[in-house]
Amino acid sequence: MDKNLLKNSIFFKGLTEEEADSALKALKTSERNFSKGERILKAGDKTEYLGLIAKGSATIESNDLWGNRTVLGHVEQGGFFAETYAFLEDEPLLVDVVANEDCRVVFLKASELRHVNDSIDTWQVKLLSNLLRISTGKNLQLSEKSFQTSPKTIRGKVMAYLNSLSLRKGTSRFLIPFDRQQMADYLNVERTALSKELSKMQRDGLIRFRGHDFEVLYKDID
Amino acid sequence: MDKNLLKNSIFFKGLTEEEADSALKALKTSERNFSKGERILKAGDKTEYLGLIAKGSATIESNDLWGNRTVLGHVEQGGFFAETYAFLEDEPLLVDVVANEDCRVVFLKASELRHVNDSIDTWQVKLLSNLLRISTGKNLQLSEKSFQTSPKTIRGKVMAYLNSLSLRKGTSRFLIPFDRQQMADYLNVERTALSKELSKMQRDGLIRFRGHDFEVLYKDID
DNA sequence: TACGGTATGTGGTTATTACCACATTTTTCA
DNA sequence: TGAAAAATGTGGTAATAACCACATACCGTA
Repeated sequence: MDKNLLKNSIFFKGLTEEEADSALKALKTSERNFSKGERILKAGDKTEYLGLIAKGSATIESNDLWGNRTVLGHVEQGGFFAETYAFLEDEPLLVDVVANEDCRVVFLKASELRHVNDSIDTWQVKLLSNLLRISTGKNLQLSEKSFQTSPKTIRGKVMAYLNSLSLRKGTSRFLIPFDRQQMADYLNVERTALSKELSKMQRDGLIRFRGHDFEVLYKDID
Repeated sequence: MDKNLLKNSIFFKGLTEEEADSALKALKTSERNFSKGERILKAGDKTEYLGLIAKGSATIESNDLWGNRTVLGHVEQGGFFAETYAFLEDEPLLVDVVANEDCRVVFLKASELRHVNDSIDTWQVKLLSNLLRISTGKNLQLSEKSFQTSPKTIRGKVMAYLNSLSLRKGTSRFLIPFDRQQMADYLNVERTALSKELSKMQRDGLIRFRGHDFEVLYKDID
């Protein structure tokens, strides 16, 4: 296993070599590969493990009994998932985690951090702090998603989504991590309706796109 | 100020008396009253303070330039808010926090917990752990909101919302924390359309309601 | 209890979206 | 490279929600 990847991750940030080694030992890390489309974690399960996407990417989604899918988010290489469930006791997953492409995933037994006792090590404190940073970061992402899905028209949602991405990437042209179906399921709209609206927005000169490649065309202000 | 309220809160859970006293001193707590409708925190601001609703309740919302409001959530007595922004550095608030009724709010300088150094106290570790519990809890709430707003019809959203509340409260009859406008802004629908759909659902025998008092009428399965 | 203000509900119309069937384009891989 | 499969786009129609105007109910308080 690639220990350096782990040691350079945001979860291990600030740990000394010695601390990192102690942590690695205690967290009983394991590794597994998943192929595209495979389910990494499934809703209803409980987990004590924090996941790290060592290679590839994954989507966080929920699939109800009637086949409706909701995409909650997307985890890229170097990103973590299931931190909420790994830390909280007895919380069954509300979501599936699905490999968006072939993936290598590292699992870390973060349940070790659930309880603090009197003789806590410095590496535990640092991991706790880093985990809090990961969790609050996810919070911002979920809030953002809320704002992107709150407009009442498809056009409004698309603009909120693309503006937000453009802002984060610092450029008006960028690749989105979703295909059309995933994008629709993320924005809570129907795929073909989304396709139609995207075409219309392109005709109206608001955006340009081809596949995952999008460009926001900012209008001059009068 | 009511120190006991604080000491009994989930943020101080597990601290000894001595630890709690040290913590209280370091966190520079302050207190302020807000009257109904008043804005406790405003989007764009930065804050180092974690908020505790000592009395009353508040809504977390966002108001855009065109007067569209999105309600992200609701904080009851004993609940915390702004933990994300207090812990993360330089993150401007994406939301407003608004008093839903007359409120007493305690502010805690949680930015003290941002950085871990070598000589960290046990109370700091415990607060960190508790803050992580608060943050992951918020995460679950935000995920839940996503599921409640993802259905494509108003009826679907209302059912998802009420079922979720019913499950959490463990009873089919309960009070919702929102008025109609807030409920509409939470579910991302238009108020009068929501009113119409609620009436229709009542006629269809799915629910009963009056004001904030709702009852879900579970149908027999054939 | 009467008043004004606020909250909630209803009717009607238009705009938007979901849904279905299918065309077209792109990707995969034998 | 060519065939099959997957992804994306388009047209048409019915369902649904937004929007506006206004009626009714509810609430605090003078």
